[in-house]
Amino acid sequence: MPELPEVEVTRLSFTDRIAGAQVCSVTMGKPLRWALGCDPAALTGRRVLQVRRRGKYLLIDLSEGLLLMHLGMSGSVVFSGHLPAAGKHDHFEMQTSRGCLRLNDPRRFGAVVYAASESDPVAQKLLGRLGVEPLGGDFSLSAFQVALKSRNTAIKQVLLAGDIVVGVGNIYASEALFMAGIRPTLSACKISKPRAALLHAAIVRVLADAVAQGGSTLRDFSNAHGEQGHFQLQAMVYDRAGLPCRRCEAPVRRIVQGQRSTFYCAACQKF
DNA sequence: AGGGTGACCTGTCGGC
DNA sequence: TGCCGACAGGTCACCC
Repeated sequence: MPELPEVEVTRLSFTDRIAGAQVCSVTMGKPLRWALGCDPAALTGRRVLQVRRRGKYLLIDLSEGLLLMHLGMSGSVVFSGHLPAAGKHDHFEMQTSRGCLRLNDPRRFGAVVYAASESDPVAQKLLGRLGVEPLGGDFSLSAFQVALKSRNTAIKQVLLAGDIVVGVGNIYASEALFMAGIRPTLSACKISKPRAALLHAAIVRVLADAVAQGGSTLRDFSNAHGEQGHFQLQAMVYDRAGLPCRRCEAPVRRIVQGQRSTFYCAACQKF
């Protein structure tokens, strides 16, 4: 479920409430993608300072060290003063003085990893290769145009790779390419500078819109209050194979790139 | 180094 | 009803 907007919506929904809390206990369920990397009991007594985001990672700053949380494909977070007993897919739980933070992740592609600091090799292994933040001030158009020129791969897959710009996953890659009128199969290095400028703007707009809509809830995403997102209702092409394009009525096409579905309108996306 | 592929894991849905 | 394959929001280790 989680691309940048869902992760950001999650962060916004609990960072203010958990900030300042003291960790009472940490409990792990089944193994996630990576081990926590420390004794859960060692976290007891530390304070939660704030929750930041880098790409699709939540960074939970503690008074000493930090937790890097990734939601994988199916993860979601709840934070509440009163939660029912942990279920079979609850694999991380942190009791604090202000409530309980819980990660539910049926597929367990997600992870929670402890690092002593953001520059710690443990953290750098996960964060070190990430591209720029699309919603920060660092997402430079000219650098984006230059970076695309160095890649001889379909633009859809370049966006998903996340090493040029982070946070664009399978939904928003299709949506941004639609918005920019670019064929998802076009090699990144063949995109003209003006088209790349349209794509740059489309990425920012689609991600910001999605955050404003509370993210996309395809099956089960919800923020830390349990509220669902609504962006999926305004998706132009994602998950609309065979349905009429919302702009021109031509049927939306579905293709497979890198074993992932891509949706596009052949009439609206000709470049 | 960039690009392609399989792997990880569980649940759901459609077809027969 | 049951079984089976396809598919699902991500990313990494591994080949060439």
